Amino acid sequence: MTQSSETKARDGRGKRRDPSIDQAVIRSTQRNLATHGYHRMSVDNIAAEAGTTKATVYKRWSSKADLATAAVYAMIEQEPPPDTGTTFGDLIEYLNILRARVEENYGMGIFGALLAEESHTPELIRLFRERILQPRRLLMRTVLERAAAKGELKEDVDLDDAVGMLVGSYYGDYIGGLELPKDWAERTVRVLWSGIGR
Amino acid sequence: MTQSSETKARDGRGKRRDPSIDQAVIRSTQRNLATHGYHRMSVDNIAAEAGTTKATVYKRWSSKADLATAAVYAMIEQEPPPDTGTTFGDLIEYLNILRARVEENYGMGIFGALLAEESHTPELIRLFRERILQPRRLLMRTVLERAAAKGELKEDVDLDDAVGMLVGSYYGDYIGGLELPKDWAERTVRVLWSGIGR
Amino acid sequence: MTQSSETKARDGRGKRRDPSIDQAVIRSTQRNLATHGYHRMSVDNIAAEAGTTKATVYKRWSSKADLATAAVYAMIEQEPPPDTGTTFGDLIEYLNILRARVEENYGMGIFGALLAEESHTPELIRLFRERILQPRRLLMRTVLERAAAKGELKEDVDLDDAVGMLVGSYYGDYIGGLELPKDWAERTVRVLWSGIGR
Amino acid sequence: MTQSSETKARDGRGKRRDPSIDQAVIRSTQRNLATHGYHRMSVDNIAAEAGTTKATVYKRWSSKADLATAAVYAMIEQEPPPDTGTTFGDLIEYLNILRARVEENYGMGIFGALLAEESHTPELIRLFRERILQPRRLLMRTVLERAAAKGELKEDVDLDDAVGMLVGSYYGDYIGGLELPKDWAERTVRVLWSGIGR
DNA sequence: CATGAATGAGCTTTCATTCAT
DNA sequence: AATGAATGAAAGCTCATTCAT
Repeated sequence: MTQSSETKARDGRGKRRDPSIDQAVIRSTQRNLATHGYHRMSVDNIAAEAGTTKATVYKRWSSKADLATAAVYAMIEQEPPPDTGTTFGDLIEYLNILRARVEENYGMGIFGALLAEESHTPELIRLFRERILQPRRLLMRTVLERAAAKGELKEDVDLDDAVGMLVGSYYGDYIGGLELPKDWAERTVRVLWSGIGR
Repeated sequence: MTQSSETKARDGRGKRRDPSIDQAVIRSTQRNLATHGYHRMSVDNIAAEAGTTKATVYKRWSSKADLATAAVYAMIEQEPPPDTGTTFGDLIEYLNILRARVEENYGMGIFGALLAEESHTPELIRLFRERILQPRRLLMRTVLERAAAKGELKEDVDLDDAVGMLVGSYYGDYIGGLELPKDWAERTVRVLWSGIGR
Repeated sequence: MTQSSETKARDGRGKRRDPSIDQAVIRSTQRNLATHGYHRMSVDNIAAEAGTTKATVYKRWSSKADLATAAVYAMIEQEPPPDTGTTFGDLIEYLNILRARVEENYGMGIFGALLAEESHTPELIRLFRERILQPRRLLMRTVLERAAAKGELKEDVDLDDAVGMLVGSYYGDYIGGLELPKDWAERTVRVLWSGIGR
Repeated sequence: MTQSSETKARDGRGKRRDPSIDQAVIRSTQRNLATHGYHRMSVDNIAAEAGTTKATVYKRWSSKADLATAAVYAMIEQEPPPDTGTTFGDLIEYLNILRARVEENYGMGIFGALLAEESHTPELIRLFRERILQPRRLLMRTVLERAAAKGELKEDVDLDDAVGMLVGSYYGDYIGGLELPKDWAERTVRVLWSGIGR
């Protein structure tokens, strides 16, 4: 798929490919994807922003779609599971991490871009789910599994349901355009933990 | 902003504009917005799909952005609060309605389109939140308020937090690309109601 | 295939399409095809030469290939069979006409362009043969058929073989880059008529 | 014009250039010229096909035009005159050879390419005529001269006229897109030999 | 009012050619 | 000498928007 320097064999002959260009281009692509969307982002702009030219970009990635794919592919999130000592604390910690990750990555602009592009380039959103969203869920699930193993959870709770409510709570609020308070994570975990019914 | 038929069609002088064209164009715009995204949707296609021409569209809406805005504006969701007899039932019912509304409106494609367009035309997503997302939350909140009045809820529960978890649960699962089971709404409500902690 | 004004239905509504543009574009295309070849000819240049813009050209012909096809299609040659009174004279007359036609149509540049493009857009040369080359052969054959009917020809002569030698003689000399003398047609016919063997 | 190995490889100092590359590049160029035309053939493709790189090609030929020129230059046809015992037989034999040469060299694609390129790089077609077409005519003329010396031909026949009809017959049929029968050469020679008039 | 034509700007992609190793 | 990278200049095509009928 991608043919960037990572996959291109080099044996010392010829001019070296400047690896900083790869990075700069990928970053610029991510930013453009998030802030302008796939269609509005132009290879020309990306190249200029990365200090190179269109043709050079095309030398490394075969098409605009390939470039975007590489940009999404490079987004992988690898986070160690939080370990604060208590399940409650871990859940809060990770919700805050999730929130920080989203905010430092141009909000959900990229997701919007990919969603809007789904009918035309479905590969993009598939990759995004695989590289970003699934790992996030998995991490949260890991925390809950540890809690279950320690007997802290109710017997019949489906962990994935619970994960869905925690991360979904964030995405839902984001989509709704809500401003989250400082203690949002804590309040959210508390609600889920104790339930709302009397 | 918009100068569509709503503002113009009121005065009775001169040849009336065909209101069916207005409707057809708006609908086509909504569909194109959802399935192709803002940038990929072309005024030409929309006009053709609505059985008219570009210039006619421009006579009614001053620009592509104006047209899109009108399309989003026309999306308002007005649903009576569910009334199944029990709070539990009402919550499930409304989650299922929410799910149905999303599914029958081209998934969340339109949201993606607007999100991707946020930096360029922020008005669009603002409107969408106001006309679609806020009413959904409000409805869910109404149900919870009734329950609180009947004393069915814990004292210290913040209703908006709870609303966020219920609707967010759906959006989060959608974003994650999950296939939801038939009894998804029921399970979700049950988890929130009782909590997960022992 | 072509969607130029010839095939587009008009019912009086809307702005009239300027028909002179069609003509100017087609002519410019023929000239560019002949002098620069298919690949080197650019829609931009053609449009400019015809006093219009690329987009207008694309409104009338859906692609560069479609435009080239239309240009070739418009080349049809319709010539009445010559009638000088004698078969000998008719043959000479038509060879001279053939020569004139080629010379006034940018030599064989167009044929070269189409031949070079054969692997990529075979339709073009097919059309050229059908609209230009076959009619030429047919006309020459008509002359020979009249001669045969009058009993002027040897019994066993295959008329198509003879046609091939006459028109081929011109094409072959052209390809070879020869400068043809004034009396070329006469000499050619004479050789074919009497043969070379003693 | 060309600075290919023919002019450079003679001095014995320094590291020798690999002559097999020269050959491979020239051959690939000929093939690309014939099948894709001058403009569509890319130096990159040619280099790749020859197992080397663009820059290496540019080291040997100063430009694309220079390369193409060298490729045409290398095309010379050197055929001994046929010798079947009879003039009739020799003519037939050589027509069949001509036909075979054309067919085994990608038809007349290369001629089309050069013709299409005439206005831009006239040198190419000039060379082609000199190296390929003239030798073919000359060979045919040689056969006819022998016949004339043996007194087999009519007194007043211009040999070049006759040559033009024989080779032109082939080119003309090719251009016209005709499928030639097995005995085409024989029939053609017979017509020319005896003439068509009674 | 409604229609169809015209256009200017922009975008993706390709390629001959030059550089640096 | 040979390789691979970098680049500037097109070219095909699309589209929002404006005109003319």
